[in-house]
Amino acid sequence: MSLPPTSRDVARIAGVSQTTVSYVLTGKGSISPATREHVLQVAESIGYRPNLAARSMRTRRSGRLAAITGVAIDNQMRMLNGAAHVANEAGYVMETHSFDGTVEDRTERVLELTAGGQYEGILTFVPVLSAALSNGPGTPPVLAATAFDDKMHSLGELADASLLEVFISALVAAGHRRFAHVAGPQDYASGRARAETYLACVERLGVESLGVLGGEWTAEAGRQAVLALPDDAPPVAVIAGNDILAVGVFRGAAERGWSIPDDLVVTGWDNAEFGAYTTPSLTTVDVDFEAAGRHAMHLLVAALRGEEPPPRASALQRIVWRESTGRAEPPR
Amino acid sequence: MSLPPTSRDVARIAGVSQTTVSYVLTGKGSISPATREHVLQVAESIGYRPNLAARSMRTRRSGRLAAITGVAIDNQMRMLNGAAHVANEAGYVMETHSFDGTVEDRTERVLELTAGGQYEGILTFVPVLSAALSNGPGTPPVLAATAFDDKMHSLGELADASLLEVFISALVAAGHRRFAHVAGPQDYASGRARAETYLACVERLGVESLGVLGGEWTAEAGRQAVLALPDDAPPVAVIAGNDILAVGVFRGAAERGWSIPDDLVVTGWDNAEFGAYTTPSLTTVDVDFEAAGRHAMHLLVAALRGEEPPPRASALQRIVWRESTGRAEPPR
DNA sequence: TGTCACCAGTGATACGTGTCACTATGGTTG
DNA sequence: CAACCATAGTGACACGTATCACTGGTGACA
Repeated sequence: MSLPPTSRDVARIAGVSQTTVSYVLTGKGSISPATREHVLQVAESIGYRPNLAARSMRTRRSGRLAAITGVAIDNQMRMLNGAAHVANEAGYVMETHSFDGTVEDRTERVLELTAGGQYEGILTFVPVLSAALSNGPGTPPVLAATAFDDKMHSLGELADASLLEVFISALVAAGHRRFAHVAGPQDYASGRARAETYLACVERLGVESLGVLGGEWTAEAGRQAVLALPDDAPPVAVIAGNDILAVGVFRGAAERGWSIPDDLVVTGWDNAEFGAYTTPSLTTVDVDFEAAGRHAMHLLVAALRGEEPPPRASALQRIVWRESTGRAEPPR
Repeated sequence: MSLPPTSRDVARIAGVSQTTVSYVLTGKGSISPATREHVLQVAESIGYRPNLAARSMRTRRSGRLAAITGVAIDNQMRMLNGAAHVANEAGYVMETHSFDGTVEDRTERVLELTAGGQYEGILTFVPVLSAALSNGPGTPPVLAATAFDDKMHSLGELADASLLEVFISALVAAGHRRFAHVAGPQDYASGRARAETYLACVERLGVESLGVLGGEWTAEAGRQAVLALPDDAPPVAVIAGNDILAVGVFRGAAERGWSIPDDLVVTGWDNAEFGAYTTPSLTTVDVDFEAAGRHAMHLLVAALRGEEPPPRASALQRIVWRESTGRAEPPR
């Protein structure tokens, strides 16, 4: 097992200097087409690939961006894909680091990443302390792509719960007077925003609320929430924090013999694939996670280039009316 | 904006040589406790962190492993987390690269990764051509955590479709005589293995088969498969390639007025969370993706250390009988 | 013909680290 | 006292690349 070929090997075989090889590969110097072609051919023939560590050391540019994510959340994959796409377009390689543990643990690991000198920018999709965002001398910028606390930097598109008002308004217009919210965890910005919007909205419209139930992003929490409703709850409109909670609501309703949408109407959030195929199909909010990921990475790239940040992407969210809300339609 | 401190800066301030700083940090030379303490304190005070690119260039060891993944597949996040955990335990940092495009594209990018000299090992969860696995001189090992073609290296736990025989046998024992398979894409090892096992099994048991339908991991494909069945198909047992296909089958059945499990019995695969909460709930195969990810990374780490690969993890898969198969139970 | 500009390519150097070979010092042993 | 050894630390160098400063050659133009 020999060592991988270097640019010097290419130079020696091609009969030119290592400098020439470097200029050919970076396309920077002035090199004649004939020489360029020849060098490229030699490089190809011996399977030469630049050593990126050496290149990075020399240029102080790694061409690499880091994306920080946490435990398994399906939607994050889509965001990551969107972000990776933009990064590639901008000439960067994006790598994903999955950090578990407490906020402090994650913050420490992000700091290690910034100081390691391997990344030109870092985008985090999970909460970190603001200490990780205040960049020291010579450290790469760290951008948080999710809102999580008032004290922390945020973008916030994904936590926007304004469409929940549209749900409730449309259902009220369709005659519904009694509501319940099956919420996600309140330490998630999105879960908290939806619960707060729900409470403000039922208050403002003066309709009855059976309270905020749930508290986890699980189907079982949705099921339990329905099982906990009083027997005379129907007809009631159940606003679920996301689609997996909603499918639990479906199950709970079936167990109690309640029909959807006659006894219960149900809304979800996220537009998970299965929601379009349940019976009844699930009214929900389509969230363009990929676009959100793209937008976040656009912000990071703009920051790296010192450009003006692109305008906030609009219409990341869109209501999809389906059978679980009966004939309730959006106001026209 | 000044440059980040180097080991020379630490040495200068501490009044020692750069060599001494290096020995302190790597713990290799013979350094007196007093000097060691002093150097560490200086390094801490000026916020020194080793430049990993330079270290990697010198040692030819990066301490980094790459995991290759594709588009959004929920289960991959779990596998990645399992793999990352094992990598960290073994003293490595695992980074995830998400590669889209054709198999050729992915293969090319994997080759770039191997040749870049930044990774000591690569684990891919998506199909690549065997060209990426045959490592050249000095390139890191590439391990495919999924079987996809006879010509390619494979692990294959996840592609194990033997439990599909249990499904069919149990359903035959319960009186079913007519079957259909709604398959996943055949360039996925798991999709192909399930289709092949299905065909072999109906052949062996001498039961009627309405064929292999589907071809994508989407709910719509499942729905279309049911819509394509002949009117006199029921009673029929539908073996779906995974849970999202199965939920499409549910929908298709509802649209045709077929009842589950009376007219159709349905099985899925993967034990997605929603499957336990649909009505009827979905019989499926629980797959321990996290354990699969751990096992795959164990294999890579063992290969890197030149150790014997660990024994194949057992019981990664387990059938979960639910309502969609009626009273069909496993043979005792 | 002399001068200037430009092209194609080269030599040398620096990036920050780890490690080999070496030195100075002090202590132990015969 | 001489010989030897372990300890603590240093100087020099190499890893592979990009880039600055430079050279020799060629053609254009006055």
